Amino acid sequence: MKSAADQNNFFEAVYALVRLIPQGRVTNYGAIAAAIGSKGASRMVGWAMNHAHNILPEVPAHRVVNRNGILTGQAHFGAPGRMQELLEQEGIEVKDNRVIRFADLFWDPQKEIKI
DNA sequence: ACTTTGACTATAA
DNA sequence: GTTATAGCCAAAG
Repeated sequence: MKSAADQNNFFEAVYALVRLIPQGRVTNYGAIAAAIGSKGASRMVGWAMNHAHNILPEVPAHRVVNRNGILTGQAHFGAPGRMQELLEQEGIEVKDNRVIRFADLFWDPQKEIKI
């Protein structure tokens, strides 16, 4: 049996980390992958997010964008523009599928999870 | 067990 | 500045 915080699995590790992203902040796939110890597995983060739609607690995948600050996973949110809408509700300004002032809103997991 | 995929990233042109 | 190609890892088929 596995616990809720089963970080032994790649997916669970990604979910746990994404859930730690504070509201109004964003991060990129590479940072998450590196934070869980699998630097370079940025694609796997996105793959895990694809399953994240069916798991609980709900994973704020809308706070995860690519290194360019582009909402690459917008199409996976059920409807186009849904991800942008969620980000705007948190105070994040989005323009042309891109997060404005991404560098300022960027949340580094490695800096927060260590404590 | 092998091949293909995939919400990425980095480098080259 | 954009567009194309390669590299990368782990899971699904």
